[in-house]
Amino acid sequence: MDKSRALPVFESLSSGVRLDVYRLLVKRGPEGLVAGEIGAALDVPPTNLSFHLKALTQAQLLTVEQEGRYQRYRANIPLMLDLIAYLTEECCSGHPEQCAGLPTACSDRVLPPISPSPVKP
Amino acid sequence: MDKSRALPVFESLSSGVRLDVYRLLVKRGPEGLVAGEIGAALDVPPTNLSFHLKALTQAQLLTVEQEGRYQRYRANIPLMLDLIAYLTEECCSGHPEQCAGLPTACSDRVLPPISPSPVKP
DNA sequence: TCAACGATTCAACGTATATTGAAGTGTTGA
DNA sequence: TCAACACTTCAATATACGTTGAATCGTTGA
Repeated sequence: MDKSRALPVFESLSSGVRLDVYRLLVKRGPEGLVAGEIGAALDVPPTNLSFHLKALTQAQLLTVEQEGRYQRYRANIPLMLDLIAYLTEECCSGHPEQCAGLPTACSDRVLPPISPSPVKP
Repeated sequence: MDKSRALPVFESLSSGVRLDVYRLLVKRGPEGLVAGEIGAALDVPPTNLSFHLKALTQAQLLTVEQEGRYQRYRANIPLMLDLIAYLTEECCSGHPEQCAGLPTACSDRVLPPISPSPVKP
């Protein structure tokens, strides 16, 4: 995870529609949803939804798979976990004991090692 | 954590400058930095930096404390952890065993309970 | 008291983003 | 074969965001 990978993720989730889409797909899990189902669930017109789905997919927050005339989307959950690790990896310059002064931070919330996310070529 | 609280966080971190500022302050830990130090470290002019600091603070990603004529900024790390919990809390509709199909997701990455972040009145 | 300083606010500009309807691409099933 | 369907791409518009210099506010120290 680096800045050029993290920025598009935040840009993607800074839209209300896209945040709704991502959270909906997180709930669905491996099953995912096809575009039409997403649009129906969130009441977003097809043109606009396609715009946002493209943004999410380019940020690698979603994966797409063609199923006949449908497009099935799934959430890339590991990317999200990579992201939070990226943001806290150098917390307190590697001295998390300093976080005692903070409410509850990196010191008692150490994330386990991250496995790499799938990357589309 | 709800949508109206999460959206400003993502909006804030969708700017390269603001992402740099936040990560810099995460590294500094409880010590934080005053505005001038941040500007010098990241080579951002005062006017522009103030604009971004305001956005980050309004999203509650930073806290500010006045020190004489200086303004000391600190990262609100717990908010970030609340956020990732918000995004994954309903992962696979509460059936994380379904995540077996995904690379590595909520099933083996359950976050511990979150303590509430400090909220400015 | 008041000039120097740190930081923010204001006004203005250029650019990027969100949304929509019309048109296009690929797939299905009769 | 071809019309219906699911979805995307394109073009156009309205809006929001990022950056900058000038002006302003509050604090300090002589």
